[in-house]
Amino acid sequence: MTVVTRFAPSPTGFLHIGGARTALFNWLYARRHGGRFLLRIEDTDRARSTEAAKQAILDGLDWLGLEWDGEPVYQSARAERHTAVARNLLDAGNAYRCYCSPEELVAMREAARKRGSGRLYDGTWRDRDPADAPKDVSPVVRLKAPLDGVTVVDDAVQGRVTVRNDQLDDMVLLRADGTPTYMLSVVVDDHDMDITHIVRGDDHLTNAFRQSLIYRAMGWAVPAFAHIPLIHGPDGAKLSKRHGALGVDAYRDMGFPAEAVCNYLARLGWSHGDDEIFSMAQATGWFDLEDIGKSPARFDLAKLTSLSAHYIRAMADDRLAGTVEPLIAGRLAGPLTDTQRARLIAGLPGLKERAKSLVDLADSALFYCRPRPLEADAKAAKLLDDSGKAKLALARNALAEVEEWTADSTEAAVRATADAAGEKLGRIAQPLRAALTGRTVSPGIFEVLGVLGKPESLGRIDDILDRTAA
RNA sequence: GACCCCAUCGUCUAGCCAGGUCAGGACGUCACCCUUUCAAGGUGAAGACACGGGUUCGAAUCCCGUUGGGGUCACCA
Repeated sequence: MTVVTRFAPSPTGFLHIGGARTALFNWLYARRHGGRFLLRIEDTDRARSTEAAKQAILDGLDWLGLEWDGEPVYQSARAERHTAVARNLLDAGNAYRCYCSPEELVAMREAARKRGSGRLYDGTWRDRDPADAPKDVSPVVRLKAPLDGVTVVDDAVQGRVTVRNDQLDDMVLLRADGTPTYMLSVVVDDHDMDITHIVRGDDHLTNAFRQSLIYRAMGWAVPAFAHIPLIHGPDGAKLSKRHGALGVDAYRDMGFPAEAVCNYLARLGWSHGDDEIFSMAQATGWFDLEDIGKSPARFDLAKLTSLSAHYIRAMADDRLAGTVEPLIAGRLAGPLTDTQRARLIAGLPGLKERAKSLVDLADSALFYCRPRPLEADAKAAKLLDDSGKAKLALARNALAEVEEWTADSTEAAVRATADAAGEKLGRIAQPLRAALTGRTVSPGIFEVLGVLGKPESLGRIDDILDRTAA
């Protein structure tokens, strides 16, 4: 049997981080078994579905590298098939028309709650003579669900879950206007798409009971279920807008590499022993529904950040340059010149070692690309007081003598000067850093010197020294 | 309220199913080392089996209960 999984978002918002993980698990499972991973857009709520949201979801999946097989299925396009199934059920006596008014339903629900019953609809029209039907009311179609016994879902994550059938009432299949409900559509689509494994958030666990009732009524094979725990916010409550960034696009905008987000998400709720850092190719080789935890996990930005830093450090310079260049151009309000780009690439080894995110990286790389004279930030300016400038002058003299300009040769020159002057290297290096970068924090100062080159380096130093002279 | 699910360091988790480990790792935190700043790296530290009963020679592991958390209860998806 070929494994077929699906991700079925409704396009009412952006690709939520929890949805992204659900998609990832489905993708991983399908890839692990050489199966197919399908995408279905559940756009039957026309009022809330938007084209922009659909596109955002597709973009999000694309960014994460979760390629789906074939064309996306649009649930709204399949309404006729859904109603046909409902008619089937009706003809077979497995469903019936219900003429209750919304008011009656509300009263029923309240009464049921009051007596602590789980069955919210009392089955009024279940066995009532259709001849009693009021002429002016268009009915809904309800499933004739079993009254007693139990329904069992053997969930790959949650284990065997049993619910008494008296807790399950006769759900609506077709609304009064004849449109199918979600509960019907999902089942029909999953069946028609030959889905073998339904991996989704455990907020759907109770739906699984109702849905398996529809499968049975139709005589269809029930697919395997795997209900994965939801992701919670740092406060332990369901992840929501209150917790800040929601869509994967927000994490992309924060400068987290896609592989860091995938790695983090994969590790959230799923484990392969003590493995923490792994590629999706590795995860594909390891993934199993059995290894998904049963308890909800909290979203931890600190850990994502640490993964992000790891992947940035590991990234090849040319690829990294390509992703940060637009960010830098944005900050510079113009495209990079060849010189700026060359400095950026040369400076990347020292820069990426320190970056937590791509945004971070762009900010810290800025000084390489800024034209002279540099503006020093407050802390750097403080280092460039009279005493600092004296040290800077010392360094300038030493550097001016350097012929073969490299990180090593400039270091040798500055160290020699420091020794001769009886100064600790740091006393000279910090003013130098302030002059060269405009900041107190940067990659190794000799690396900076090497990247900048002699004329630019001396120029930046002179910008500071001359300013005082004047 | 009813039904369902869950419960190991602050967080993510390994270990649980097939009882016997100093309960392991990672992130974070702290200290030290390295050091031209900041990172990275290295070393080390603090830090958990929710509680109560069983079963057993022995329980994080099996059973029951309590407490706590979460989810679902629509002619939404």
